[in-house]
Amino acid sequence: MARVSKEAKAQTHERIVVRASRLFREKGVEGISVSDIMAAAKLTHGGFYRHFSSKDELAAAAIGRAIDDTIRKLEEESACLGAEAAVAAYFNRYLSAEHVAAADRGCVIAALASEAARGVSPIREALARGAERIIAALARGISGEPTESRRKATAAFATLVGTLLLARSAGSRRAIDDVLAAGREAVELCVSRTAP
Amino acid sequence: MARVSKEAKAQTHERIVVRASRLFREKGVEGISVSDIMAAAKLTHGGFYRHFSSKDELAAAAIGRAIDDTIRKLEEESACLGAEAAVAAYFNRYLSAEHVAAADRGCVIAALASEAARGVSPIREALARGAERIIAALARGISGEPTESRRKATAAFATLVGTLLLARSAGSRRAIDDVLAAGREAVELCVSRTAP
DNA sequence: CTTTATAGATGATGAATATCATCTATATGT
DNA sequence: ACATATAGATGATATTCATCATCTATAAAG
Repeated sequence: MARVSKEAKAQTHERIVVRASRLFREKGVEGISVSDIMAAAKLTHGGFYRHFSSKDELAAAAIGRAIDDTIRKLEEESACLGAEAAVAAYFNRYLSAEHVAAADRGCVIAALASEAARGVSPIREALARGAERIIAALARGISGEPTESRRKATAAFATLVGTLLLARSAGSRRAIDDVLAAGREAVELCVSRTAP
Repeated sequence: MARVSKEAKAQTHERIVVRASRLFREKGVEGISVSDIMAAAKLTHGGFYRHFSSKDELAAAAIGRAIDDTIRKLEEESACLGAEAAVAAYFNRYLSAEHVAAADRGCVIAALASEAARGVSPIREALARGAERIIAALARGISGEPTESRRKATAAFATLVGTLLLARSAGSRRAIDDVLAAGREAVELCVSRTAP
């Protein structure tokens, strides 16, 4: 149990980030310990600081990774379905019952937003950059001149995040569906106004 | 330093809830300790369990209290300005730079949403009930037949929450203003469609 | 006035948990 | 092959925190 090859280290690093990315979304950054994350990556806690200088730094990396995944999927779909259809598919996935239930696989902004709204930290900055990137990616699939499509994308994304959070806190299946339905309508309005 | 009158106890209780309500919104439920809350209420930690059976129970009470304050203000304005104007004022206050900056005085749903989206707890339930109450109150100031105005209120509130969270995580003053502006437009759309 | 129940203070307790120190086996550079 | 730098394991350490036990002064009940 000791020194491993360069690729092995890279794989380990990757495994830690991927597991952390899921666990943070599921339990919150404060809701999961470094030990538990390392255990989930099949390691003991001691090696952690060979990979990251602090838990916050890992959190920032994990957030970045979750955002990367989101953007990649959006761009893949964009390449094969076209930008508008990709954005529509993103909206549908975002406001689905599955997304409400599977926070660990879902939007990291929604998962950590209120936790990260407080104070300055690598976490807040990583989330801000992430939101920025998602909005820019969405804007590419929304009609209007640049400033306008950007504003629409911002509004739509805010509506998505708020709707998801409201749905997650709702108690019954029925309440969840109502919130999601209202959110879907609102998002549609955000992007469709002043159509081409 | 010991047994106090009934009114004194009630005042103490009140003081704890009010301080907690602010501190939880500012730092998150996990971000502030029972001791610190009691200290803020000018008490030591020991007496806490004479008032609440757990930290979660206090959190639920504090959330309920924050919601009460919101609803009261909305209804007061409704009584003197009319329901529609009160809702408009609520929107403006919600999407103001002041609200972005003063989380401890602001919307408790936005402050605790992602923290509470996980698992079942008194906290999640209190937030769900709170959102329900705010949406119902807003609906009264939004046009349309009941089902429709309720749907509009739900969409508008989701948009408010998402916009505020995005604005709070944004870094620069400029970015905050952009997000708020986009949110204001979107909220307007949510409620104005199919006007009377 | 006497008794008793209790609000709040003081001070454990035990569980987490972030981070550091040290050890060791081995991959890498020579 | 040899030396050495290091990934990861083991095991502190020092905090922090929710909750409980106990004490005491006093409000309320009789």
